[in-house]
Amino acid sequence: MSLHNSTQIIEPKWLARPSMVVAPELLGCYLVRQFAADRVLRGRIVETEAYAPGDPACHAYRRRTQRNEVMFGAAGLGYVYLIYGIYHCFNVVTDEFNVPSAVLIRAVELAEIPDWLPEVLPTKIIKGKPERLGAGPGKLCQLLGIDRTLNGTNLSQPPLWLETGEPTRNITQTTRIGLSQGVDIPWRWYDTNSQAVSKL
DNA sequence: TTGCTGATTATG
DNA sequence: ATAATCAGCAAT
Repeated sequence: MSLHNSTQIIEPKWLARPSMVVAPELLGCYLVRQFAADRVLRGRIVETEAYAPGDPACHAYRRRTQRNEVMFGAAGLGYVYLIYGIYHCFNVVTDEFNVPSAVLIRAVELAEIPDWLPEVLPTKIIKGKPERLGAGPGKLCQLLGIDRTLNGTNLSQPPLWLETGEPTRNITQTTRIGLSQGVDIPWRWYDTNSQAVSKL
């Protein structure tokens, strides 16, 4: 356990605000994954994107479907989907019930790299610079063992939850990545000083 | 039922 | 630049 560890679990109520308000505030907070009783991985959130109603890039823009169902749920749920048939993306559901809204977590930096990491992850995933292990929405899901079995789970309890952290000093706001619709909406935020942020 | 596309990533 | 790989979605 860390000595200077005054973090608190983030309550759903704090997340029950518009995604473009929550997204920048989530920078510096922790996404925490528990693999076993004494095996917890803590990722500091360094890059986020907001998706909201009326936003053409939002999965729920057209209509409610089986995939986007949890985006309509209460704030504080996890929305996990498969992308390109290969990777998973992890979102925090935000705003009021029935308002399809979420924050995509695009990058985390591990607070600490435990020696048991190779025991819970394929070696394929542990290669490269340590600070870039969670650099990218697909990579962070691999790192934290997030897949669709965690879709719709409550993010204020194990095995996956959010904790408060130190506020991020330097934040850059710009446009989102990998989209064909809503490309001009500046709903991406990242820690200007982080080594794990997606390239422009 | 078919065909295309996508909130990605590693590799050539 | 491109393959890997599959679910959602629209059109057939």
